[in-house]
Amino acid sequence: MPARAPPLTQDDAFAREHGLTLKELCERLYHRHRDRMEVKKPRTAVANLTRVLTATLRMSERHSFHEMSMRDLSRASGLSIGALYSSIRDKDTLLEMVLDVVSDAVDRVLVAVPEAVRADPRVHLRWIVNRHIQLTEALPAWFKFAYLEAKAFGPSARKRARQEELATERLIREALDSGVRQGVFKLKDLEMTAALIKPLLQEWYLKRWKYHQRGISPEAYADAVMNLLEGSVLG
Amino acid sequence: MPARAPPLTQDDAFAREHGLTLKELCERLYHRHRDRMEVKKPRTAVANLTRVLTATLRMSERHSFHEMSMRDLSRASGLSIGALYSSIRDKDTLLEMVLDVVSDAVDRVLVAVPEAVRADPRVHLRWIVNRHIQLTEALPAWFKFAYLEAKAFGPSARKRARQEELATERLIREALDSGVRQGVFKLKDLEMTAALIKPLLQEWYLKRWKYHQRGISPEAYADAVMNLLEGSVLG
DNA sequence: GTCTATAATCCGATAGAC
DNA sequence: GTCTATCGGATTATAGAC
Repeated sequence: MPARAPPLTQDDAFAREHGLTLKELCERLYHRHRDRMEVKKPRTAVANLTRVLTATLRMSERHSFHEMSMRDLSRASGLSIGALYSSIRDKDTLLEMVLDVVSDAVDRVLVAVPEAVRADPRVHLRWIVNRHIQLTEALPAWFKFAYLEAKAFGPSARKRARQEELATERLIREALDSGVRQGVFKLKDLEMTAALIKPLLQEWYLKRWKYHQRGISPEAYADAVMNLLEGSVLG
Repeated sequence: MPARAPPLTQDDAFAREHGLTLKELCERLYHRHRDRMEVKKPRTAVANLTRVLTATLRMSERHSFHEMSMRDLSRASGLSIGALYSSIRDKDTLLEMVLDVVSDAVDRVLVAVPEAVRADPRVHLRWIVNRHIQLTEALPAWFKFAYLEAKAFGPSARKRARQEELATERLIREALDSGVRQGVFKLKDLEMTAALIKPLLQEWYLKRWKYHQRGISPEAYADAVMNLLEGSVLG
């Protein structure tokens, strides 16, 4: 029984709330890269971009970015080679676009912490865990792509990926830190604890097949992570 | 200041104890694949294999397997194209060889649990964590390669990688299970806890740069993982 | 804007001299 | 066993017709 392939972008309430529907992602990509694209009419540019990126992510589930050729991409997207090159500048720009989507999504969902949330460290930590899992549940293929292809990026893109990794870790550390200062959390090593929480969140999109196979929902996964943390983090 | 590149294989006490030195790994590869190799003299076959695999892993740190050409590999290994093809059958066989080393290493280090260790669940869990980290510290590039390239494997190799993931998870689950049965561990969800421990162990070789940068030793990392687990696992 | 045809290059793998 | 030369095919990207 062939398992249904997971959707590349979940057009659910969370995605709509944060401007993460496939349409909105591609519209923002168009505005960012339009001066480098030959196709000028916004409607068709966005439509083509959507088809190309969908095909890219679909193929990236089984093949590395460098393994898939522009011919493959042309066939999978339904655009001719010519139209393909008019819609994205070249293969490197296509790679850059996927990374743009990921950074943009992190900015929108994780960076601005509401004051009411920040006030209570337990709520803050739970908020980060929930949001991270919801975010990567909304865009699983994009995050997995960015993670697995990172080593093949150019020097600047690789540096950018590392800094984003550290930035997310810092968000976690801030929540832990305020918990320790308020006497709610008890931790032996703040930095290490923050570092170890990160892979627990990344696991959700990196081993999607495992949790999908076991029928674990995003909510159940978030609960399990919090459960693991509560024992060692809460005083 | 350019960071010193991490060694591909650490020829330390642990590696020697378990037959994981680069020389021994390549000798076993030769015995497994010699009927498919044109070079017949063991000495030169092993020597060439060593150069090819070293070059492969070195390049794999920055480029995907499909991105590196046989010409790159020829240049990096110092062997001509002809000698290269005489030492490994073809590019697919080279990929297979790296995976062979990883499975073989897991078998040697993680599978056979001493009875004295198995008797005490706390010792057992700590044993798994320590050994996994020591193992991947001895062969970081091999494990990272197997993890990051897995999606580009053929169907059979990909299936094999998944089964090995689940097998390691099962080893963890067994330790947790006996702890629960003996009343030493208290867990809400055995399967989920085992699943969440895995990424904590994989983190060590996947984000090596981060912990190296911070001067975290394998022992310190293992302590931090155990510290995180003790709060939520121990009753 | 989209298409087909093609330029220029590089790929994995083999053949055959030494 | 190792080398160089080379095969047939695939690659990225562009040119120019429609």
